[in-house]
Amino acid sequence: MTAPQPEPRPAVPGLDDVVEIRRSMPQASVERLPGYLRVLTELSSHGVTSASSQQLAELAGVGPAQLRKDLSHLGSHGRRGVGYDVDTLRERVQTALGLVVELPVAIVGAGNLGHALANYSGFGARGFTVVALLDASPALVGTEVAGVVVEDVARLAEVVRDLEVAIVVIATPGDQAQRVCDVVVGAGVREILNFAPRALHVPEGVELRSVDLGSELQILAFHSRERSGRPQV
Amino acid sequence: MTAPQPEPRPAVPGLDDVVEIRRSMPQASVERLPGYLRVLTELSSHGVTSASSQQLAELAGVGPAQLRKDLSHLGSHGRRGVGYDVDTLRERVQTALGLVVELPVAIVGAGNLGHALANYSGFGARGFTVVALLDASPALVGTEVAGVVVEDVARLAEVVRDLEVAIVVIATPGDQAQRVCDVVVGAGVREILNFAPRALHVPEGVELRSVDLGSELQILAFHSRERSGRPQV
DNA sequence: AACTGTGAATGACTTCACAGCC
DNA sequence: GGCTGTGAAGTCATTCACAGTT
Repeated sequence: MTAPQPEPRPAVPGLDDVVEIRRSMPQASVERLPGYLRVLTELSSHGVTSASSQQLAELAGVGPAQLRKDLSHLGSHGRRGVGYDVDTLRERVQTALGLVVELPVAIVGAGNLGHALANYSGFGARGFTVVALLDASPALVGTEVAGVVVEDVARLAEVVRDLEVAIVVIATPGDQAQRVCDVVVGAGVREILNFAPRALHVPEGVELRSVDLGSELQILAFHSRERSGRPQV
Repeated sequence: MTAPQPEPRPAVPGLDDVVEIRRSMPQASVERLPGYLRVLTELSSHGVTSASSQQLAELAGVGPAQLRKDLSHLGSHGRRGVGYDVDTLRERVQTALGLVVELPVAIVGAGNLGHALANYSGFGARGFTVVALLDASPALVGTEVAGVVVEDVARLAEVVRDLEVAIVVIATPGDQAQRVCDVVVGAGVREILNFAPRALHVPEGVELRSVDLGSELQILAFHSRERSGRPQV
């Protein structure tokens, strides 16, 4: 569940390739930051002010060396011999993740999943606001879900621009996903989260993440079989 | 969203380490198989009988070389100069994923998400049957959702054993997830899909995959900021 | 001529192990 | 003594490029 595109991150064609200013973080590290943030927020809310990489790693479910290296990409924020200041680090990670302001999210597809996502309280608690919910079904358009009136998907581009949507969640049936995706990209959105069971194609520069519930179960099924079944053919 | 455990797959301590019998597939390849299966099923239903790695890869959103290498782990099934037989390959991938029989799935947590998952039609279509739905709330226990009566979560171990559940989906609030997980593992289940926003700990030999909606959005937010925001600090 | 299957090359990520600091 | 930050080593994954097959 990741960007499935075979885009081999193009080398920077900059003039001055001597000085590498882009101190970019490895994708794998980025994907662990939300986990660290969760742990730090939890500790903070319990009044814990300091923690070692050992402790944080245990809670986040990773190795201590990995956590330290991940955090080192954000700069030095721990104190040798002591550990990390929980609140300072939390704020640092939060900033790195761009969660200083609430980001407006639109959900396309108000079926089972879209409905559940709109009601999911975790969004608000984690820095996002669902500002729009859209669907193609006339029966749903106009109804209110989670405090938001469902709009016609035909108004998608308009809504995205008017509300300055930063991230679009696609929760439509598979056969409509690519069409919706194209409209969304056309409207200028560059962060898309796809729940439809299809591989979507996006132009370079657009970040796409896909989560497919069926696939997750199938991956588990593979391991289940690997154990009890015969060792392939 | 992957197994977050820092378990460094222990080297086989076998007596005869000369002959490596375990021709196991790389985890990364396993994670792409469901995508290939989806593409093959779709082509098959459209009456397409043959396809090249080029075509399949395009549809699956990966590179052709990667697809060929992934498939090579299942043995040779393509024909040089020609391509792959869609139906043969589909069956082969399906078998590798252990989808020869319908696998019984239990969902713990009948809130927004659990509800949506139970109603998600994709499960049945992909080789799984939701045989049980459990919740802690007395208001929900006894009600019927998606043709299944909601059971009390206290009966979890019992239900898992009686119905021979192969995979458990955890869709509870975060603070109950680890407790539920422990019970599930205790009941003998070795494949768990977690949607609760927590890092769960499982003993070796249990396969755990975690999907956290909030984290997915935060990862997108990181890239959003990377673009428009200042280049860190 | 077209296309697969795969060793070899490259690249990415993780873990180790230890110097440096508190 | 305890713990971070990080180069170096090790592991795993992707891509290349071509020999082999139809």
